[in-house]
Amino acid sequence: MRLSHLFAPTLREDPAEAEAASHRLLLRAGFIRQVASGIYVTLPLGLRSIRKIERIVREEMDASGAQELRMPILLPAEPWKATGRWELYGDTLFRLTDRHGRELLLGPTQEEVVTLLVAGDLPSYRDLPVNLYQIEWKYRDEFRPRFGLLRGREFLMKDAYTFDRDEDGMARSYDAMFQAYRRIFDRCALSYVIVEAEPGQIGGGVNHEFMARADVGEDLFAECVNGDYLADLKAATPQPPEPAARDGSAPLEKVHTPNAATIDAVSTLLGLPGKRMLKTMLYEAGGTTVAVLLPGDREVEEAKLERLLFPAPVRRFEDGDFVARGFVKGYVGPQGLEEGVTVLADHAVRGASDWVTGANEAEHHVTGANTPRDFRVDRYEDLVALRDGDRCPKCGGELRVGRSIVVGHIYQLGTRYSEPLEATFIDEDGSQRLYQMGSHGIGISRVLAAAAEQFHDDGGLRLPKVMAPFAAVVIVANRDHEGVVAEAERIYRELAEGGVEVALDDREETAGVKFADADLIGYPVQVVVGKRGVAVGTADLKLRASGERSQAPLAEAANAVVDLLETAP
RNA sequence: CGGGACGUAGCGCAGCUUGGUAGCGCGCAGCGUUCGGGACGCUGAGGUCGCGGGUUCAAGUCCCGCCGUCCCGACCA
Repeated sequence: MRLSHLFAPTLREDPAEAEAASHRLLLRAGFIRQVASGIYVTLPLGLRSIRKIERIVREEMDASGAQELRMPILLPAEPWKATGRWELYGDTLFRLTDRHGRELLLGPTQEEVVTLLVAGDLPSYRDLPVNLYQIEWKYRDEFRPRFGLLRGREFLMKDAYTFDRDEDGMARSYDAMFQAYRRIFDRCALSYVIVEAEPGQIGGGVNHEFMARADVGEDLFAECVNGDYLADLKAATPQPPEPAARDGSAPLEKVHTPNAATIDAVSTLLGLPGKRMLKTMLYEAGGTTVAVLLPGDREVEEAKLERLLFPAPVRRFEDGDFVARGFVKGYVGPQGLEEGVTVLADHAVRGASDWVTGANEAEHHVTGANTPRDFRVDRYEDLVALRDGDRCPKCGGELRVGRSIVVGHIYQLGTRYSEPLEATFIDEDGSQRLYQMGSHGIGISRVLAAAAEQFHDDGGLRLPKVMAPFAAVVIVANRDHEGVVAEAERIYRELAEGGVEVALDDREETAGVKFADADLIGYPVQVVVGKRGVAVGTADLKLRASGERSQAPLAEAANAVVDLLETAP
């Protein structure tokens, strides 16, 4: 490809709206352009990278026995109503109405379509298992599109759907996808972790997230410094702290605590650390009141609480609830809670004693609160939000909180979709059975953004060669020098004929501009042909990732590029 | 949807406080000089100042409404 003919508009300055490195650099390097919030044009360079990622994904999907098909983006509403997702997806769904008043949507994923497809055309156990996938654009009206390709309203996703006779089969299909995903992300050279994620309200099955490490990532995970524990932050269970050495014999005493409705204020007033306070959080869950007890310096992980109380909807008390139920906000304690209130305490509360907590009376707290003498605990559960420095449940080592971007998610669905859609096959014994399904996604466009987050420096992008738009660039440093042009053209031709994806920078720009653009776009290998080198019969090579430079005889330059590419990340 | 900020040439910005008829850098076009890390000179093109309304002799500037974009918060690839 001759850059003089390529639509690759690079920007000298950072676009004002781009905050994240990937967003900024993909714009500057001429990979994408914004059309509207969360909607982008993929320019030729960006598309080349996307295609390369697609190729890796296709190879590994095909190798794992999956078959590619293509499903529509524009979908009828009815199946979505049948599975409940028409309502569940809420405002995230792009809905539209056709001229006859029929309701349609733009597909955010394709479970409904593929389930009905398989039910109609693969009615026998003999047809199973089957794994169908596609790579297609997805539409979600995100409440907040962010960071360029990291969270768009339109994004490219590989989505695969597995159909099995039984749960064992589903688990085998799941495992095949698990292994394929590892190979895919390994080949993409991403630094990533695999975590078992919250089952969530929909489906409730086994699922794993493949998370690329990134500082701008929105998904948090906990990782043991000794490397033996890894979990989604919302699902992570820390080892409870050692109980404080107190005998729980302190008497219950009421103390006056004016203007101390927060843990911090009480802590300051009484000169005691926050962890000596017993925090009582009140929730409304399906008509009953739930009190959650935990040390004052900790927060409730509401996702854990929701899972515990599922399917009851969980809502934290609002001001009106306190008044209606006779509680004094800021001075709530667990003493004397009525029978109807469920009292849950985090494991961290077990064993500790002599708590300071609310007196259930304005401007007053109590000291020396102990269970079961002064308050009851119905159940001890894991309810704290994990934080940096907590102890690993496996080895007691320190846990670190990391940030990441979810680039892949695999899911055992069971009959979540086959049941409401009445998708059945005839089993060997003649009985009708529901398909056991799995759903497996990879955010292709997000992989590019995640890679850009991981692979860049002050000069620009340095994507791994498997997804850089070109493997190498031949830079014509002196475009009006016949010998230079001839040598550059020859090296370019040799490389192209040798199967190397190579670009020739033959633009009417100064050498400095070409060097800067080459770094910005991040060709893994740069070859500079200039009059200085041509005079002594050499070309200069540079490895983008390390900045390492070398020379090669002009006649050997193409081979040298191929060799250097071998070593490029 | 709440909270914060922004919207002036393709990009980055100044001008707004104190209304007087729009400017800088980059980029773009032409000519010349340059030519190995974002060259220099001269000339030039390019703007309904986000949109609508209002105040005023006069609005980019003041007031009201709307739209758009970005950042921070409950979702997901």
